[in-house]
Parts: sequence; structure tokens; C-alpha cells
Amino acid sequence: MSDWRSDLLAWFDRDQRTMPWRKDFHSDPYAVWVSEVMLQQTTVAAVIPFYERWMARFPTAEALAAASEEEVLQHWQGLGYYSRARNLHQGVRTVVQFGWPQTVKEWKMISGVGDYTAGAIGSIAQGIVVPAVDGNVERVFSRRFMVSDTGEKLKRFATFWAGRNVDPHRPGDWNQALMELGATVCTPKNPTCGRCPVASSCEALQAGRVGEFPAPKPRKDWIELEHVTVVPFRGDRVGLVQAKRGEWWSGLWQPPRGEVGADLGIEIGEFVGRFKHVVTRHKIQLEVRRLEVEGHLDGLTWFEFADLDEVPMSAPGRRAINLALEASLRLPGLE
DNA sequence: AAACCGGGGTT
DNA sequence: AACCCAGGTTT
Repeated sequence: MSDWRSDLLAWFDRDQRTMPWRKDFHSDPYAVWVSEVMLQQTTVAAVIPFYERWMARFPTAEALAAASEEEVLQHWQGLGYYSRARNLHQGVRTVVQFGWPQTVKEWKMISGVGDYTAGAIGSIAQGIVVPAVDGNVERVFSRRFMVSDTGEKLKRFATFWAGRNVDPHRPGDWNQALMELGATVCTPKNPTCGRCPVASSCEALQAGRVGEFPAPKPRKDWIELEHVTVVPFRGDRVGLVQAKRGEWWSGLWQPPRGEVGADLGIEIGEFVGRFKHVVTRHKIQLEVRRLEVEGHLDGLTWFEFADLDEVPMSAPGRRAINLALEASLRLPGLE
């Protein structure tokens, strides 16, 4: 049996990258879950240090369920998209209370677990024979069969195909092999088809049209925002507010910030600089100001400089503080 | 600096 | 199906 499926598995057995979580796999759904949620936005290299810190602090679902949201967010800091951390926290609490899901349908009832993550955890940790279709698999599929659909349609066809082809004895390895191929060989740009274990069955390659698949999605316009933030200092402390539910960076700390011209509930202070923070479709032009505060000030919580690394903080909030601190160093008269 | 990537949730 | 979430990598 040397069809492309066994060629792919053999390649995976030989060439798979080592990842710290792969040693924890095959019987620990929690380890798989953590790694999959972390990997949702970013790449393996970026996730590794976070995964190791996370598993040292929260080695089991029970340990994570018992932790406070504050500490969970703090350990997630730097990974972004913090709702993933809140969902994981909530999901783990559900599992600890009611037991581990045993099917994809049950996994999908857990907050933060959708089609892909349910398939990944079920197949890798529990041996359930289900596909796990991420962007890598969609790309491999669209090239393999020259499918030019995009979006939901591409995902549906890829899921159908993947589901018909999962290796019933090694579903987790098979899913990982497909994703690994997309991540390391069948890459979005400059794929290395010369190293592809299944090149001979790739329709796009035979046609010399690999670069045309998958078809690009129509791009949306940027949303431009102009915000101003005031960094309040008092001695060796900085005054922060916690973003409320429903606001961006909800639950994280940051200096008061708002649209230019809006009432921040604090004096506007003096200009120290500006930078741009880009996220998804949004470009935020952020004007940074600083303010020396003498007495009390309603609504602010004061953190010592030395403790700031431990505070779960929004990315632009941290950049603004750093900018304001640098400005203070350049202008010692302001201290 | 712009383009692109990506999975889950909501409406 | 479109949009929100509110970060990262590649080019």
C-alpha cells in the first residue's frame, strides 16, 4: 500500500518537527487543548515559550480551573486575543465539573472549541476518527484538487475530503501530517514542491499552477482610528485603569485612552510622542501624553514601575507607558 | 509599511 | 455570510 496517504504518514514519521507538547500528547487532552488554542493565532516558534510557562504553572485542567482570571490573563500576556484565554479558562472549568467530552459534538459545546479544535483534540488525544481542518489543510486540499472556492465553501469541501481519508488507526498523526505539510512544505508563498512527499498526486503542481491556489480572499478596507492616551505618574508609580467588559482589551490594564477629543476623565497632560498600533483591520494612531499627579485621582489604580511586568496589560498600553518613561528619562526636569 | 494569516464567536 | 476579536509573520 503506497498510495499518497501512506506516503504522507511515512513523511510525517520521518520529518515532523519536535514540539514540546508532542511529548505530552496521545493521552492528555488538556495538553493538546492548550497547545491548539495557543496555536490558533500564531506560529509554533512563537507559542513554545508560552506553552512551557503555562504548563509549568497550570499542569492540569484542575490547576487551571482553580486559578483566578487575573492570573490566567497574566500568563497569556503577549499571546494576544485574550478571549481565547478566557474561553479556555471557562471551558476547563466546565470539563472539570462535568467530565471530559468524548465526541466532537460534545467538544464543540465547550467554549472556545469550534470545528477545528474539536477535531484536533478528539483525534490527537482521544483517537477519535475525525478530520481537523485548519488553514493549512484547506491550502493543501485546494492545490491537490485545484479547487478554487474560498471561505466557507472551501472549508466544507476540505472537511468532507479529509473526513473520507482520515487514517482510522492513526487519526491524530494523519491530521497532524496534513497540517505539518501545509506549514513546512505546502506553504502559502514559495512552496517547496521538490520536497513534497505527495507531489506526484498534486493536480496544481502537474498543471504548473500551484501559485494560483488557494484563490485569494477579497481584502477588506482598513479602519483608521485616532486615539489619545494619558500616562499618569506619581513618584515611582503609574496610574492605570482596567478595561471593562465589552471594551477592547477587556480585563487588561492600561493608561486612560479614548478617541481624540473625548473626555478621558483626566487632565490631558503634555505630549510625549505617538505611534501606530495595527491589529487585524484596524490602524490605531495613538498620541501619548504624560501627566504628573500629586494627590489622589479617582478611578486610577497605582502600580509600581518594578511590578509592571506582572500586570496583564494591553499591548498599546504597555507601549505607551514605555514611551512616556523614555520621555521622562530624556527630560529629567519633568521628574 | 503593507500584505497576509487564522480560528472561534456572534448576528 | 459578514463582521468582530484586538496579534503575529512575511514580504
